[in-house]
Order: sequence, then structure tokens, then C-alpha cells
Amino acid sequence: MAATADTRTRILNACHTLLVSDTGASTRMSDIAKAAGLSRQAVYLHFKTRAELLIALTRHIDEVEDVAGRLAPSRAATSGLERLDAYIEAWGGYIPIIYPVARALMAMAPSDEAADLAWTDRMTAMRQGCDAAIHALAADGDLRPELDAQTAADLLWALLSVRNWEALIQSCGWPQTQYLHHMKALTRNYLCSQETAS
Amino acid sequence: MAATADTRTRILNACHTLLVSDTGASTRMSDIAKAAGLSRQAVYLHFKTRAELLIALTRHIDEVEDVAGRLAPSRAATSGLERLDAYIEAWGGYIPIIYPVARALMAMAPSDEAADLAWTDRMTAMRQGCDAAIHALAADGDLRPELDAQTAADLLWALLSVRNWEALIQSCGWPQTQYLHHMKALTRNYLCSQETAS
DNA sequence: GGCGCCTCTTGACACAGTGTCAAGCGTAAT
DNA sequence: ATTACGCTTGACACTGTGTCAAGAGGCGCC
Repeated sequence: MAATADTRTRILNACHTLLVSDTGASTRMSDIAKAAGLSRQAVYLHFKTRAELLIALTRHIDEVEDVAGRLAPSRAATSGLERLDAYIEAWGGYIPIIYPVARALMAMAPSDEAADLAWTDRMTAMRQGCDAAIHALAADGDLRPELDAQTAADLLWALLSVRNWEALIQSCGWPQTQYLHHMKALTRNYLCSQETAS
Repeated sequence: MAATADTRTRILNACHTLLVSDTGASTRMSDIAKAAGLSRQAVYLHFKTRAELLIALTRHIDEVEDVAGRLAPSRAATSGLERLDAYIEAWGGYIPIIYPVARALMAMAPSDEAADLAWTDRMTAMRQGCDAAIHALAADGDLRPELDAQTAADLLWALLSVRNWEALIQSCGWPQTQYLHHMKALTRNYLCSQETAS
């Protein structure tokens, strides 16, 4: 069993390394097997499908990178504004970490039911963080009055999407700090009733 | 030649119809052939690859829907603010039209060089509209002073991306009018120095 | 020591979808 | 009648995923 777990994480690590590398986009099962020093079939003994492997990898990364811990400051925030900022900081800082895997998952989502579902689930979970932040804002009376909570959360969710991060960081070449700065400023500006200058 | 052009547009129309339908995501070359009443190979006589067909389809739709004409109001605008709004209106109204094809092109982009290039090109063209709007804004002195033109255009470009439209309209179920309203309000709010209320 | 179990290997195969090739058919123009 | 063209039929190569069957090697158990 120890050996089994060992091989399993060896596969996960190999997969991760490949996805992070510049050629990550087209990581095949055989590449992963080779990188892990195994036969292609051995990989299938641990993960039934490619989608399952990628999903397991996201969970593995979540543990290693302590996603739950990252979100603590947001939940601990005492005001809506603080919570919003903390959430953007936490999620925005997490995106670059899962991005390589997310990219692979997003790429196969249109043609793979399981990948699509898994990715949608993740985005739904993220959405809940948006809802919570918006509700904290509303509770403080800091939600811009012409916006209802639903709309504001939709907007926040779209703004913080991985695809937006991808556009700004990967395509436009923004540094991460600039991304975080503008996401915070943009949301404070549009979603909050009376913002305090940064 | 007349017959050739006929068959060609028949293929384009068949492809378009399939992409628009609910099962559009997985439109195969054989499906298109069947829908056009041709053999699969006949399709390849008109379009070398699937990517080429999709790209030709975007151009075909551009002509039929008069993209150039749609952008005229934006170019004709006399103020930066007006230009920005007109651009959002024009591009935002165009997205739903190309979306079915865009979806197919985006889906294959990660694994197909040609599709990737074509899609990137389109997004670059759209980016130029963003640049123009931001420069018009800056010329009027209406660009928020703490933003440089580059950053503002990046932001506008990301906000108006097809993926954001997809998130808000397809995932969140927004009506198109709400999308347009918030995109205009959001950009006026964050990119412009002193906005006039709607 | 022999037993079975477990992990992994080797090599073959099915399947889907794209793209290619060659031979041939029907028709309209000349 | 011949030629050119647009299309058909049917076969095939290729890539990548996922499956299957037979077997090898190590490890503990009795």
C-alpha cells in the first residue's frame, strides 16, 4: 500500500511537472508515464482516465498548497470591504498555482463530460466565495445600492475568472501585483457604494 | 464556378446551422457533410482542414452580418465617452452572433496551431478597437489619471472578452441588455475620470 | 520452500476523428 | 466524342485514449 501511494504521487508529480513546463498544453498519458518512469498502462492502473488524473492532481495541489488555509483571512475579515479584498488576494494568489492544471482541464472540458463537470464544480465553489463576500458587503450596507447581490456576485465571479487572469497575465503580460491591484480597485469601485481610496 | 461557390456556401451554412444548434459543441466534419448533403470528402475539396472551414465561416458571417458597418457608429463618435459606449454596443452585440463559431474555434485552439492563430488574430483586431476607444478617451482628458492607456486598454480588452460574455450570458443567464448595461457602466466607472450617471 | 498476492510490464487491440489517396462516375461545355 | 470538373466510394494512415490478457518479479505467509 505504501508503494502504491508512492507510485500514485509519483505520477501526480510527473504530471504536474509536465503541465507546468512550456510544452504543458499537450501532455499525453504516455508522456506522463515516461516522466514517472512507468509504462503507460501502469498509469491507467492508478487513474482510470486522463480526466480523473487531472482532477486528482487539482485535489493534490489543493492539499499541498493549503487552499483552505489561504481562505482563512477572508473568512476572518471583520468588514465586507476587508473580506472582498482578502478574497481577491487569496483566490488571485491561488490561480497561478492551479493554472497549469486548470488549462489542461479547460482544454478538454468541451469534449469530456467528466472534465467539464469537475471544472464547473470548482468554479461553483469559487462562486460561493464571491457570494459570501458580496453578502458581507451588503450586510455592511456597502453594496452599491443599484446592484442586487445576485448581479454583483455574477460580476465578481466573472471578473475573477481564470480566463480573465489568463488574458491579463498571460496575454497582456501583467505582473501578478498589477492584476491584484486592479481587481481590487475595480471591484471596490463598481461593487461598493462608497469606497475608501487605496 | 457558380456551382462551386454554391456548394461552398452550402457547406458554410450547414456548418453554421450545426454550430448554432444545441449539440454544436461536437460538430464533426462528417456531420457537416451530411447536413450539406455531400460526402465527407467533398467538404475536404472545399476546405483543407476543419480549422480552415471554421475560419472561413467567421469571415462569411462577418460579411453577412456587416461587421464593418456595425463599427461605424463607434468610429463616428465625437467624444471618447461616446466612442467607448458605441464600441461596447457594437462588439457586445456582435459576440452572440459569432459565439457559436468562436466556441468551436476556442475549443480546438489548444491543440490546433491554425485555429489558435486565427482566434488570436481576431482578438488582436478587437484589441485595436479597445486601443482606439481608450485613446479617444485620453484625448478628451477623460481617461482616469492613475491609469495609463496601455493598462486601460488591457483591462477593457479583458472585460469585453468572449469568455466574459460567455460567463455572464451562458453561465449566469444574464439577458444581453444587462450585459451591455454593466459593461458600459463598469468601464465608465473605472476607466473614465469623471463619469456622468446613466 | 512453496504459495498466492500485488504491482507493474509487454504487446496487442478497439475506437473515434482528422486528413489523404486513387479510381471512377455523371454531366455540361466545346 | 472528348475533355474537364465536381462529386462519390472506399480504403488507408495517423494520433491519442482506453481496454484486455498473459506474464514477470518481489514480498509476506504458512
